[in-house]
Amino acid sequence: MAGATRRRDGRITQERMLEEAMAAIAEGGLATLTMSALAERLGTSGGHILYYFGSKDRLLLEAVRWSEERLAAERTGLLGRRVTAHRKLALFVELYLPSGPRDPRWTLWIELWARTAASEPLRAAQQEIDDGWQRDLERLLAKGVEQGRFAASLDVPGRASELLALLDGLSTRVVLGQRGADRAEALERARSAAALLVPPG
Amino acid sequence: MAGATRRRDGRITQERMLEEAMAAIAEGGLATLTMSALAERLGTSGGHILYYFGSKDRLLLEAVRWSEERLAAERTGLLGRRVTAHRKLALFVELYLPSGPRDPRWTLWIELWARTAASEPLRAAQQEIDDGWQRDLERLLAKGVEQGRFAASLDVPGRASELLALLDGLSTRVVLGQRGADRAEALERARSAAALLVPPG
Amino acid sequence: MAGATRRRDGRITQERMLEEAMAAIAEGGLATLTMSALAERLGTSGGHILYYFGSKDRLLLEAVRWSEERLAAERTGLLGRRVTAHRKLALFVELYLPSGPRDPRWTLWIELWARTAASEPLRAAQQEIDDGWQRDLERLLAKGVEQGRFAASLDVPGRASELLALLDGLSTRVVLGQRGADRAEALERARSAAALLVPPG
Amino acid sequence: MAGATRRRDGRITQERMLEEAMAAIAEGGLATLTMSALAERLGTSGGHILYYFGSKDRLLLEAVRWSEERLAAERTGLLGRRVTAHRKLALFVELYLPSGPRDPRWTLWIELWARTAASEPLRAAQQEIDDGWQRDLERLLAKGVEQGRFAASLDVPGRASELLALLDGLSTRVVLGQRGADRAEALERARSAAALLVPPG
DNA sequence: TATGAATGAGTTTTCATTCAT
DNA sequence: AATGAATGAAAACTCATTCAT
Repeated sequence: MAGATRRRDGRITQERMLEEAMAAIAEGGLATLTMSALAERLGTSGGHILYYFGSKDRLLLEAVRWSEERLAAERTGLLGRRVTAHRKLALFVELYLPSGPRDPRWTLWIELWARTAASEPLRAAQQEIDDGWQRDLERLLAKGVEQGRFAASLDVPGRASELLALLDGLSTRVVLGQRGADRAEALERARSAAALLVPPG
Repeated sequence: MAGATRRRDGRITQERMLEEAMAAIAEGGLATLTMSALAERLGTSGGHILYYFGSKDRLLLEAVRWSEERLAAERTGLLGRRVTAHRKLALFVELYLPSGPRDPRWTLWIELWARTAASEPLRAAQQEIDDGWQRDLERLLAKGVEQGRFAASLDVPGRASELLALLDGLSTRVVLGQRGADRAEALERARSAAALLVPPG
Repeated sequence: MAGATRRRDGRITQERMLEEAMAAIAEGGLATLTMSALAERLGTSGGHILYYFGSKDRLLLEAVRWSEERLAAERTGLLGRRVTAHRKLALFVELYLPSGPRDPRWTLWIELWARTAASEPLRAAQQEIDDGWQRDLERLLAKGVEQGRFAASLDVPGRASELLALLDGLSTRVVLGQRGADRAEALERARSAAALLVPPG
Repeated sequence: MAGATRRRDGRITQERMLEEAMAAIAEGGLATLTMSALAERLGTSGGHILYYFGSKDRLLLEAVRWSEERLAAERTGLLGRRVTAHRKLALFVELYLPSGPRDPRWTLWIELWARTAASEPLRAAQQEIDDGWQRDLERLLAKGVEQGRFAASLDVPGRASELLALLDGLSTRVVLGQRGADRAEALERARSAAALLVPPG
């Protein structure tokens, strides 16, 4: 099927590189993701990947960006849907949590946290992405309050921040494959905590 | 003089190694912690450190263990104190959260999460340490329920798990130095969430 | 616009390439002259330059040749001028010495000397160019002897060779920007040495 | 004979590295001198050479320094000898000129000239070495004047500078193996020019 | 115990060159 | 004539680890 994903247009190919990079990281972690290993998976040369991305760090940065862009689109779709605020919050949580151990997006995040101290662009990107989640969750909650679904006294930014921290913590557990921390359990914890943090109006 | 901190007994010296390793990681992250850099800080040779620990991975593992052992002792002390359950919970939270960006203990954890996938012993150690926190938090909550300080209907294991996930998420933010995520803010979030997750009886 | 300097005729374009290559070398040395950097300066592609020159080494070779051809023309003009032999010698020296540190022609020579061992064509070109200078300097001196301006006993080839070696040595200093070795000082040294090596008749 | 040159003391080994580096450069130029090629010649590993020198650039710098130090010692010995000023000047010239094409010392110099622009430490070292030659040649000439061997009117620094430039130019030719430029011819040119530049008193 | 010389595998990155279009 | 995507060889450098002393 190489023909299908290999166009004259470089963009398609770049996207394949990012996609494959994510997959490789999910399988073996960043430690085993060498340029040449990635090149081999793609059936191309290491030089070619650098030809597009300039450096491995840039490749990684683009990979998170690409992965989060797709998720942000889903999130936007979700916010626009005509469902109850409670249902929306549940969907938001489901979208945020990893699919399971080795979830690509989360595996990459955990690897990047360790590099964040050394890379300003990375930190900036992370901040921006986090801000997106926080902003949208605040909107979701605010709308729920408006509609009388959530308590009028709700401290929207505070609760949003707490919920996201909780989701981060749960996600870390799931993706690291800790005992008794599968997606189902994480969902259960997130839901029961959310019910208390965001009581109905 | 390094001579002043050396003892005939190897244990002490090993402890200095672990201590210095933690300090070095806090200063520059795992990436800059090379065996020879650590050796220089200690006024010894890289070979000597390996003589004790066998490998860098083992050194790291021992370093977390050592760091967490000390914390566990503090935790135990805390649990035995004669203060109200609410106060105890607050102290527990304060103990758990990082002191600020680059907090050694948390810096190390974040670096280790990225290596967890490749190292079974590491995962086991992590599990064990987490279990300790979970167990003690459950005890704390259970006692609070017993004393009528917390609601009788409290789902102790569930709430403990949620609280710890929340603390993990908040800690990550603080230690990575994300905007608007200092220790004070994290404490505020932890307290206000805890008040909701663990309502008074 | 690059378009303004383009002609249908490939030769012109090739000349621009050589000219730009010289300029780039003067600015940053051979080390920073990559095919793609040169291509960008020219508003064309790396592939296109190779299309004309076949290889980078050939391009460099052509660049010196082109640069020296222009100089040789100036030299010929100089030899034909109606000035005294002494004046002619002075002008010859002025033509030979670099304009200052990073003089393109000399920068390129110094870079090429290091490659001469590995490239027979390069050595041949160098020989040929040197021969041109030697031949013309010999003519200049011989004519001066004929005219009674220089001593009749003058060992023309020997003195010419020595003068050129001296000029090479002075040029190296100037182009490398060594302390106390600017063009003015080099001219002074060349003149005072020439007065002794080529005494008046 | 590995036993003879391989001591516990690192210095000996480092010296062998420098010596072998010079030899390798003389044989194939800097371009073919890779760390691993040098390592193989030495029967050691590339890592080990870097273990001592830190970087290839430092290795090169040390190599010139080492080579010039030995020459400087010879030069000092020469200056102290009880021979006529004319003889001393001749010996100085013989010491300065390359032994023939590919003379290690001069091959290295030519390669380094091309790198001088990019490396301040290199330029500084070069300046210092040049100053040593200039200084000692000035002393030699001054003493000759004192002893009435050279003309009393001699512009010592000027002539020294010119002689060294001449020797540099001649050396370049010899080491690049240009036609008709062997050591004998270079010596002949140097002598005949010196006789004119430094006339007897 | 302690040293530090020695190893060597492993990684990113650069760049001239090729070639299909 | 012109492009620029793709190649792949090469090279410096790092660092945990070993081991003779």
